[in-house]
Amino acid sequence: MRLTHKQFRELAAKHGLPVTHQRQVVYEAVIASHRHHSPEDIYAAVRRRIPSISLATVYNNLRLFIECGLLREVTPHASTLRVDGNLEPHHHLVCSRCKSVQDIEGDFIDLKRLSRQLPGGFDLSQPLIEVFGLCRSCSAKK
Amino acid sequence: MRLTHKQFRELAAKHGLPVTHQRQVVYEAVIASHRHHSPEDIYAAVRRRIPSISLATVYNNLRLFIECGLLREVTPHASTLRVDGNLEPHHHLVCSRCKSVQDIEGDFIDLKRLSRQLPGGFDLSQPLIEVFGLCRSCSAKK
DNA sequence: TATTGAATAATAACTATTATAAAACGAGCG
DNA sequence: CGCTCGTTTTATAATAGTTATTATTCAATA
Ligand SMILES: [Mn+2]
Ligand SMILES: [Mn+2]
Ligand SMILES: [Zn+2]
Ligand SMILES: [Zn+2]
Repeated sequence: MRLTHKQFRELAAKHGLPVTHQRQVVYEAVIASHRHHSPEDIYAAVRRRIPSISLATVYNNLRLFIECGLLREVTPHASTLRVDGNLEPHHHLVCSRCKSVQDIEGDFIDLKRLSRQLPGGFDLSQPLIEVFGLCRSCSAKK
Repeated sequence: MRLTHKQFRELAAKHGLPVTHQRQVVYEAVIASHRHHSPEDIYAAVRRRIPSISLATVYNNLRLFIECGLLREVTPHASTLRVDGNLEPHHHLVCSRCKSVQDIEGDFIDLKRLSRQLPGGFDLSQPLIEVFGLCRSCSAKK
C-alpha cells in the first residue's frame, strides 16, 4: 500500500486537492481491488480502517475524485430508467456530461478482434455497443 | 396510431401477454417518439389519454415489456454508482443480466467508420466503449 | 348473473443519493 | 503554545426513483 499512498499524494497535488486521511483511505480502497465497486462497497472497506467514517464522506470524496479525474465513473448514464421502442439492432451514442442518448448505425466493430479479447463463455450473440463522448452542445459549452 | 395499435396487439399475442387499454397506451407512448424516455416522461404522455392511470402501472408495464422483449432498456447497468481506479484507456464488457463489469482491451473499433456515422459536433476525443452481452455464469444459467 | 383470477390505482415503504447544519480539524500566525 | 478562520467531516434530514402492498375494478367464463 505504500505505493498507492505516494500515488495518491502525487495525484492530489497535481489537482490541487488537499490530502486528508479519509481521502487517502477511500482512494486506496478503490484501487486496492482491480474491480468496479459501489459506494457501499468502498464504505465497508474503508470502515475497517476508519470505523468512524461517514457514508457521506465516502460519497463526497468519490464524487470529488471523479470530477477531478482521479477516478473514472463506470456508469455514465442517466440515473433513471430509459426505454427504447426501436427493436432493430442498433447502437447508442451517449453524452458523458448530459447523459443524452442517440441512435447510431453502422458496422464499426471488428467482431473478430473483439472476440479475440473476449473472456471464455461470454455470450455476445447480438452485441450491443455504447459509445461515450460529448454531444455537440456539451462540447461547445466547455 | 392505428399502426402501432395493431402492432402492439400482435406483439402481445406473440408473447402471451393479455392486452389492456393501459398497456396499449403505454406502449404507444414509448414508440410514438423515436427517443429514449424515462418512466416519468411516459407517465406524463399517457396521462393525457388516461388521466386516472397510476405511475405504478407505467412502471409495471415498462418492466413487463422489457422482460418480454417488447422494449429495450437503454440503461442496462447496475442502478448504483460504480467507480474505477484504472485510468488507463480501456473498455468495458457489461453483463446485461447481472450487471457485472469487466475490463476489455484491444482495438476492436473502426474509428474511421464510426466517425463517418457520427453526428456533427460530437466529441469523441478519447472514445469509451461498453459492450453488452451475457457473462459466462449468466449465459450458462439460461 | 355469480364466480374468479388478473390488472390497476392508491399509497406506503424502501434504497440510493444529496443537502444541511453542527462539530472537529488543521494550517498559519501572534 | 493558544487563537482564528476556512475546510472537512459527521450526523442526520430530505429527496427522488422505484418497488411492494392491498383494496378495488375489470373482464372472461360457467
Ligand atoms: Mn435507441
Ligand atoms: Mn475498468
Ligand atoms: Zn451532452
Ligand atoms: Zn451476468
